[in-house]
Amino acid sequence: MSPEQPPSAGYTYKYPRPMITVDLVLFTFVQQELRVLLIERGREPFAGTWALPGGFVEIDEELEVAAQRELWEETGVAKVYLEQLYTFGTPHRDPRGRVITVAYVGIVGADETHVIRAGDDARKAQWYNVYALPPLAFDHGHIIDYAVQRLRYKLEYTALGFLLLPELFTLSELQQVYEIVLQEKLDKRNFRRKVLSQGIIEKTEQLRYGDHRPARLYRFSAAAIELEKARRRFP
Amino acid sequence: MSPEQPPSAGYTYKYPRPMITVDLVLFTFVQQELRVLLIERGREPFAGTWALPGGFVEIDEELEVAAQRELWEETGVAKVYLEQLYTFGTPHRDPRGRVITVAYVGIVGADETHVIRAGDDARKAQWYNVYALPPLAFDHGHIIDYAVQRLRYKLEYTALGFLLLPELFTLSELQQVYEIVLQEKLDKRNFRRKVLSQGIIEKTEQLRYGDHRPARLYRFSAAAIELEKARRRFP
DNA sequence: ACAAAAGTGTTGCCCTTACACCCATGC
DNA sequence: GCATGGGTGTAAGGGCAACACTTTTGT
Repeated sequence: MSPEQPPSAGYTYKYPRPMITVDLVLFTFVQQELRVLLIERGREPFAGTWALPGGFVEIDEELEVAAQRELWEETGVAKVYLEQLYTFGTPHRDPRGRVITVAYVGIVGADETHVIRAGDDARKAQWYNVYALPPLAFDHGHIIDYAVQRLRYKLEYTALGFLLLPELFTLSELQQVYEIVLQEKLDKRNFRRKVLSQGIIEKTEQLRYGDHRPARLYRFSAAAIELEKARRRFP
Repeated sequence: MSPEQPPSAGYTYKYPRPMITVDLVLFTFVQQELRVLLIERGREPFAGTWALPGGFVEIDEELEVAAQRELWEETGVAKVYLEQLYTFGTPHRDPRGRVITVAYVGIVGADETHVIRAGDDARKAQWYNVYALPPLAFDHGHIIDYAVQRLRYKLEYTALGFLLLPELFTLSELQQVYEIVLQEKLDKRNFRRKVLSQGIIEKTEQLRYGDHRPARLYRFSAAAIELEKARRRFP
């Protein structure tokens, strides 16, 4: 139906075809902020503007593989847990022509966020506070809004908030994650009872020493986490 | 970046591009069965095999508009409430080459299901019991499984099950919808209390006469339904 | 009159919420 | 010793699940 010529001649099709990209909204939580990973574009269109990592899907490449590849090439982040978010395809969302993008959301633990580097056609890569974003290329602001909604939804119904934190964390830190993502204040005692009752995080023997009384550190049990992810709330 | 030639010459691009389709999973509930709308394909590949309605997205066409158009062309069903389901893009899911499909789910009231007709490259159009499907083209079986999960999820958390029924329905019919979609038996009294407490369906003065004691008919309040849809559970 | 589906309330339990004080450390 | 965040229990109320019998019609 659609013969594909050797690259020298280009590829000719009977009907026009859109281009397909993937874009990624990666979240983490550092210094009391919910942050999202952005790159500064090195090329037109929107050269010099901040944007989500992402790029064109190759012709024989699984969508999620394309997402992981772009993430690696542009930011040096590897092997993240991703979930498909939504496909945005409004005509003229991209000045280059018809570009349909499949957006993914991912969550990175705060202890893996230092590995970022800029690469490929990304001039810089940087984590930004979700509530203080720079002007963004394309409809990426809209995509991020949508991803934040999804993240909120996820945290409301699961105990997966710790995915945003480093391996060891205190319950107060975890509560902060929930308060900042959900944008509401939570009761300390109820919060603790609830997350502990889920049985997905466990006490360690370690304490964190800081300005005041030391806080007990917790970690999550890898087994429980897989279970929890498995019964995803929005299949 | 990608000049588009006049149709006579075809369209030539520097890099190969996938094709983009939309596919639709339309549900309804008739004769105690959860049914999905299928067409029999009129062309290769899979000519003569049952498949979801759907087809290629035009170059300047909004995705959801493409979905509504294909639905209309192939089955005569118009203006249905649709929700984007998921984008399936595994290479070789379509023998014609790389085809990425954006799947939509929709729900049709049982009183609108008679309007279907076959059209375009669909030889027939027919409603099939979801739990007794014929062999399906492409990965459409998989897409339907996914859509059923989503429907289940939706009914678990909302009172929107009546969208599958005709305008007037009895509470027993509504309960059947839930029992058959969720595949579990429900308690009559608890079920009634719950759906009535949601305030989204209302009593009418009419009764349905049948083999036994007549049953009161209910309808949904259009206002409430919009509210309920608005706070979609999986944004 | 009988078969079959429609319709109707109450109770116990659990989960959620609201709420206030002592504890351990750094300075 | 005091300021600061860490840590803990209890009581009341609301929502959910379990449960059985009466009513109304057709035949």
